[in-house]
Amino acid sequence: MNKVKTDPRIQRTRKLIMDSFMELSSEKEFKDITVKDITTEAMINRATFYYHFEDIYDLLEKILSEVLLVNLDCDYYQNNNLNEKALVNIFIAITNFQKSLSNRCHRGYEDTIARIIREQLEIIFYRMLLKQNKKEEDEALKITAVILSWGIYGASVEWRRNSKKIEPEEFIKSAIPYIMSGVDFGLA
Amino acid sequence: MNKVKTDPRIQRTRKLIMDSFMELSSEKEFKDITVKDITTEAMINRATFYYHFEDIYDLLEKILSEVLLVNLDCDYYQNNNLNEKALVNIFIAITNFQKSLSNRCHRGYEDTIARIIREQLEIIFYRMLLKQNKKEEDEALKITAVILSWGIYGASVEWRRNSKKIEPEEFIKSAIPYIMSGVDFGLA
DNA sequence: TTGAAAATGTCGTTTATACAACACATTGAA
DNA sequence: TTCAATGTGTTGTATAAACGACATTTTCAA
Repeated sequence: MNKVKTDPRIQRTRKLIMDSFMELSSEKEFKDITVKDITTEAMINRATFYYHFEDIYDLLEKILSEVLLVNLDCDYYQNNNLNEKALVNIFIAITNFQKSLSNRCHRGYEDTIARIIREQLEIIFYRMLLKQNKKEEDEALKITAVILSWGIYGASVEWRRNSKKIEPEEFIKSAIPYIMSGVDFGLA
Repeated sequence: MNKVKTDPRIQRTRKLIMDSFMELSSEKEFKDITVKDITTEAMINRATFYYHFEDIYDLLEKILSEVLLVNLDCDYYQNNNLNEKALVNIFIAITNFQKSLSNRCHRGYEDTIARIIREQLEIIFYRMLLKQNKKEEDEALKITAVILSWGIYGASVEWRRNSKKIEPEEFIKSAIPYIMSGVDFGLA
């Protein structure tokens, strides 16, 4: 998609930092991880960290976004319509993502993670809506994306709360008819 | 020993290059490995390779030296005398090293490898001899180191030629009395 | 044998990283 | 409280690495 030629040094260093953070995450909680810890693990200078990330929260955000995007298979959604199949896939991706997160220790940062997931969802929904609608309705599309992102994320929270008794696919499918008609309505 | 603070970038890059070379070595022969192959595998610029090594032979030499030195447990020999035990250990290290090499494909470069091993041996023997003798005999010590290095290396070749029927330890021990008296003689 | 493609080795310029030093905030124990 | 230790975020300077270009050399198929 993007013809970006990022400096290999940047790719390498970002990967080093992210991998080190993931490694540390599996050892201790987020609140106990310092920038020094990360840079020591990554064998880079501390100042270099700040060259790439604003602070440790910025790093967390970017890592989560990236991991989530991998789960969401970005390309797929950028080229497809927002239909039942897409919604189901997205929901499954989110629940998978949350399963993989629950292994790592991010206690106390659920809110941050929630916000990041929701923001990513919003972006994806908005893109898909833009593709199949006129640009004049821009504001309406944005709002629709917001509502959908909150809604779908909320559903994943509810699914977790129910101790994951039902499979994600089944869980979301039961609600989709209502969502879809809402979407149709919103887009006139 | 050395209080060297090498720039971490240098350590990283050297390791990247060496690891990439090792990786490629297990895939194809030395003669088919180009500098471009290595730098591509290491994800560094080709010019950077020449910043660290003169050419691909220089890399080979340094890698072999390093691997050999690890096998030889440098520190140990730098702090001990050249006695039967040391000679046996060194011989075992060499045969171990050669076993590990035979897995990788360095066909056609046995001569180079042989020279590198012998040169390393010479350095080690010379250091050990220096430690237990007067400096006035410098030239004599150098020559002794040369003879010992060729001799021990030759023994390892002979050991390989004999299809490795005997254990290295046993093999070298049978000859040590003659070597040691030779050493004693040489050092008056 | 020849000529095109690939590999080698070098150079100058730009950019990313190392490092030390700094002011400031937070923490925790005396 | 106070003070010492630890973490944060920034800055200036030195240096390693990226990159593109170049002249040679090597390779190898036509």
